[in-house]
Amino acid sequence: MNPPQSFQSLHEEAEWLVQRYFPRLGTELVNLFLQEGKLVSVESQSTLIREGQYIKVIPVVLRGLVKVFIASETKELLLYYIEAKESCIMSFAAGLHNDPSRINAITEEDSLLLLLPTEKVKEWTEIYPAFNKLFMELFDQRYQDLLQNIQLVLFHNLDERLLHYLQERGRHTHKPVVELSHRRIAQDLGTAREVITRTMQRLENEGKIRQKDNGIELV
Amino acid sequence: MNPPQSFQSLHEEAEWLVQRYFPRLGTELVNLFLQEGKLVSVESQSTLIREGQYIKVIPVVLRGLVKVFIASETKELLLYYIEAKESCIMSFAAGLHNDPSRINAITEEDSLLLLLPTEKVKEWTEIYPAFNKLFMELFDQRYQDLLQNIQLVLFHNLDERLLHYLQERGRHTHKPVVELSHRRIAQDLGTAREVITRTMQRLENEGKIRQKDNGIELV
DNA sequence: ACGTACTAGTGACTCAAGTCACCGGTTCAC
DNA sequence: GTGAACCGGTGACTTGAGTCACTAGTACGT
Repeated sequence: MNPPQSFQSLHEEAEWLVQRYFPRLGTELVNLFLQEGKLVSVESQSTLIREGQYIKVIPVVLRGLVKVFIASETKELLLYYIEAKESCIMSFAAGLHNDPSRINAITEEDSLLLLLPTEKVKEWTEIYPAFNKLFMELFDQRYQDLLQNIQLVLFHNLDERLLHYLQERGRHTHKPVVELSHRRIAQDLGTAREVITRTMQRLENEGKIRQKDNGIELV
Repeated sequence: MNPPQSFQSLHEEAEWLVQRYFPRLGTELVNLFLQEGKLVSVESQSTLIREGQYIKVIPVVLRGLVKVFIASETKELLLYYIEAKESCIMSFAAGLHNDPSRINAITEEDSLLLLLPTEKVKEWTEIYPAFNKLFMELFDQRYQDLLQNIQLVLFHNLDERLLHYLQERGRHTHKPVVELSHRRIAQDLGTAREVITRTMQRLENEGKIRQKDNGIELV
C-alpha cells in the first residue's frame, strides 16, 4: 500500500489519496468527491479561511498540514491542526448555515486540498450514511480539541501549555524537532515573545526540552 | 398553540412538548422518541452527567434548564446552558463512541428530561435525514458556544466576562434579575468569590448593573 | 439564646504573565 | 559596507487576578 514513486498528475495523486484515506466511503462517493471537488495545490502559509468570510467550499486536506485559529485585534490562539491522514477541515456551522466563519485557517506546509462545495456536502450527509458518519466523527474530534484547549488555557500555566504545544506540534509535523521561532510560538499561544523565551528557558532548565540550532527538541 | 391548563400525565405532557419542539421530525420519529426514550422528572441541581462517566443515554431537555461545565481539581468553568425550547443536550463524542464523558451536566431548574439510548440515536441519525439534520445543528451550536467561550476567556477581562455571564443567565432563565450568590457565579466563571464581589462593585459603579435584595439587575 | 452556616465586603499581600526598553547576533539586499 | 529585518536574551516594571485573614449581617434549628 505504498504510494507509487511518482504520479502522472495531481488528479491521479488525489484519487489515490482519497481512496487510501476514506476507504469506507465506497467507490461511488470517492468518485463524487473527485468529480465535484476542486483540486488545489497550495504552498505553506496560504490563507484558506478568514474570520468573517462566508464559506462556499469545505477543504479536505489530502497532503500537508492546516492550522486553525481564532484572532482578536491583538492576539491569536491556535485551536487545532488538521492533518491529511486523519481528517478534513470543517467550516462547520459556517458552511452549512451560510453564517460567516468565526475561525481562520492557514496551511502550515505545502498542501494538496480538495475543495468540496458546501451545497454538495449538505446533500451527501443526507443521502450517504457512511459520509454522514465520517462527518460526525470529524465534528466530534474538533469538539474534543476545543474542549481540551479550554482546559489548557484555564486550568494550566504557560509552562504546561507550551510543553503541550511542542508535543502536539511534533506529532503533527512528524519531526523530532520543532522548527519555529519564539515569535510564532507566542502567536499560537496568544502570548508575547519574551514570555516564550523565558518559559522556554525554564523548561530547558528542568530538562524537559533542548534548544538547538535546528530547533527545539523534546526530551 | 398554548399548553393545556394541565396534563393528565407526564407522558402526555412530554408528547405535547416533543411535538411542539421538534415538528420537523415527523410523527414517526416523535413516536419513536416517546417509545424508546425514558421520561424522567428531576429537581434542580440534579447531576445528569459526571466527567469520566460512560454515556448510555442522551438527555433531551423538554422542560427546565441544564448547565454543562468542565472541572479541574480546584476550578470549574461553565460551558453553556441547554434550554428546553431550543435544543437537547448531547454527550456527543462520548455517547457515540463509548468514550468517557469530558463534561459535567447538572439541572439548574426542575426539569423534564427524555433519555434516549445512544444506540438508538446512532441508528436514527443514519436512517432519518431530518433527525440527522437536527443533530448536526445542535452539534454546531455547541461548537459555536465553545468557541465563544474560548474567546471570552482568552481575549476579555473579568469585567466583560462577568457582564456577558449575567446577560446569558438572564436570557436562559427568562428572568430580569439574576438570583445567584457571588460564590456560585465565581464557580461558573472559574474564579474566586472575592474577585466577583469586587468586579460586581466595579460594574455597579459604571452603572452597568444594580445589586438589589432579590438579585442582580442588568441595566 | 446560642451555635451553625450561609451571605457580602474589605485591606493587604502574592504571583504569573504581559509590557517596555533595551542588548547583541545573523542573514540578506543593494 | 551599510542598513533593514529578522532572531533570541534580559532587567525593570505594571497589572489583573487570586489568596489570606478577617469583619459583619442574616436565617435556621434546637
